[in-house]
Amino acid sequence: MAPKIKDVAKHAGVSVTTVSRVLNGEKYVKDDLKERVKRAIDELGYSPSHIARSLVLKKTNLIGVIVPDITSSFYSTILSTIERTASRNDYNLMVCNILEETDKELKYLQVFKQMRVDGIIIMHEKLNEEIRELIQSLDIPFLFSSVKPADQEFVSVIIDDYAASYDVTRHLISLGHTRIGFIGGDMRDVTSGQNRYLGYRDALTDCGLAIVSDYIRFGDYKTQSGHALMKEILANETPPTAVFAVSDDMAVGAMNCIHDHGLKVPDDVSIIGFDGSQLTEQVRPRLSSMEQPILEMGEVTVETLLAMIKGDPNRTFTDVILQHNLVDRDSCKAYNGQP
Amino acid sequence: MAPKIKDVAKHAGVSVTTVSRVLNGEKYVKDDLKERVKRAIDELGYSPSHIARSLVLKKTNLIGVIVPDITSSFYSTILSTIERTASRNDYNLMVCNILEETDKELKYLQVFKQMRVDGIIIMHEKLNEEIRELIQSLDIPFLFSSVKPADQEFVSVIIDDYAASYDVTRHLISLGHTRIGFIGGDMRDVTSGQNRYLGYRDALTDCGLAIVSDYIRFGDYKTQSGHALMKEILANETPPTAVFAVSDDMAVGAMNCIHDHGLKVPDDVSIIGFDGSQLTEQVRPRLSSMEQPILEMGEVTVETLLAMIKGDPNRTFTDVILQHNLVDRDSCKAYNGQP
DNA sequence: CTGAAAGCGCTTACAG
DNA sequence: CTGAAAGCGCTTACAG
Repeated sequence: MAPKIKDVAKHAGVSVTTVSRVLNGEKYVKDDLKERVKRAIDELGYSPSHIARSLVLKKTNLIGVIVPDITSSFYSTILSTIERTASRNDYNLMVCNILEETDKELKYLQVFKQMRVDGIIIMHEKLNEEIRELIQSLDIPFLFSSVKPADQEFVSVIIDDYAASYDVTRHLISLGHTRIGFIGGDMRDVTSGQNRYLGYRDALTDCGLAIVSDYIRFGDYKTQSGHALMKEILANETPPTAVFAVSDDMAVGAMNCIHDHGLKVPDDVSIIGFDGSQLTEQVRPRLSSMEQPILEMGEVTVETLLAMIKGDPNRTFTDVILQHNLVDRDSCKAYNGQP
Repeated sequence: MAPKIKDVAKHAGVSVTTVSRVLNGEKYVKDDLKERVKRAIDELGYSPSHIARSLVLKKTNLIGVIVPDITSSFYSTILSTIERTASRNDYNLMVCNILEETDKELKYLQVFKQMRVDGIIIMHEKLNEEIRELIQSLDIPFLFSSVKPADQEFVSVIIDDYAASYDVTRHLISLGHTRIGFIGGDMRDVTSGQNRYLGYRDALTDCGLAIVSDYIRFGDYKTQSGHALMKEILANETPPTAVFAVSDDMAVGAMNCIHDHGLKVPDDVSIIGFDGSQLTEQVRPRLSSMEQPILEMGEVTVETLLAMIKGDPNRTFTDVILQHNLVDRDSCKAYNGQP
């Protein structure tokens, strides 16, 4: 049996109160007592029960995280920085990998509630009514990271997806492309579905280019879907000379599809992705991408949540909008009138 | 304030004992009482405190996981299946992403101890004395997944890395290659460092091929290191015609390096990886790889750990060796005497 | 079948 | 500066 505070007290010849005091770094303990207690702790290999502590302190130092898919390069990276930042602040993560399973998300939300996590980070925006209500009834601080659901009341840490998407499209146009394809996300997603599509559409319109629905497809952000949708786009009589995919994974799928058709990126088709995940450097040609500041996003997410947890009453929490950044690598090329 | 069991009891006009009984699905509660309690729970939105429960039950349903790097394609995938299997068994994960930081690992191990996690999964094998002692003193069931440290006492869920590596090398030889390069792991790692190297070496020797140290480098399993080491290997007067990298990430780095040198995979150099991560299908040419049964490995890991936690006394736990499987894709080619 | 009471391992007023 | 005691929110013998 692991030793408990009582054992330490007995061993040191003091009260449990005193042991608790030195454990929590309180002053008002005479040095010699403090020493005796410390020695007892060492000798017994005592480690205080976080469970018992949580119960009385009503604070678990736990953060629940809901992420769509930890095998995605974007989410694994942001999760990594979230974990690092949390750990540095002595918080631990409990992560729920939903994989499109609403049931699982509901179950985890219940678990988060039972576990009495101190805060919740959500990284998707497909909230049905049930989840929306549950999360609001929880009485636990929560925020969204990298997405912003329709509700204005929820706080998010995000980039301006509309502007980022607009910028990508303008970039392609400035390279001379006029036939620009689009592999979008789920249009039920406001942030990564609708906003990114609207940015694309408005940039085309603002430049006097037509919206060609045959050049436009919507996927699920994953590599496979990028591949499949690119195939459809390539089936056009006159396919686009550039394609913008709203996730790096889909962009890579699109690149692969082009390769599998015996065509070349960027010579035959330029490709640009979105996210700035490590995949961009792992493929050839290296993928140009609209980068989200992933590191910063993870840090700010945790810091904001911790501030919400501390509950500064004179602070009201609003969205944090981070800067996006287009990084041009080797998958985009100026259109020279060919082919 | 969230309602507590006492509130439910009052609301339903019964004792907390009775509430607890219906909560835990005990028989011996009259139907009408059961109904009243259930209604009270609903009306109050009551959710039992897992913290309080854990304290009395001495069971947290928490599993601590130590993983080298969650952004690696292999680890994120196995973590995903571990999470899934754990969740299905009503266990939750607390993951520590060490990123080579021994301090962080030590800190997390302390956290696991304080949290009173029910079990621990470790996915690396760089155990220094301190960590080795700590983990054994913890009195918490633990096992290793995908690696096996030197100590025979520790139980592991793994493949036979030596045999897998031997098979890869024989495969390359059977394709006609005689100059076979090797990008290994960390030789302090028994499983993924030493064993994989030995398999490579013995296969060459058994086939009467010499060990050429200029064809051999050791990296850190990551893409960048594969790229850098491949560069060194390519610097040979007569470079190898095939290279075996002991992780898919390094293999992709090697492929990229070859591409960046204006050479072609597999025409100029064949490349084969190790792990069978999703990266193999995300790159072009698609990467041939010695696949670990990642899904099964994750499941078996959790199942074995849960069995250890339940502590069946007539069961003694030993290593579980899973089957490896060479999957040939497009990055390997028979050597035809050229160039 | 039901409930009063002790106990899980801590922290923290409160009193000294 | 130090300690006895109550309390955090549950479960479970024990008695009825």
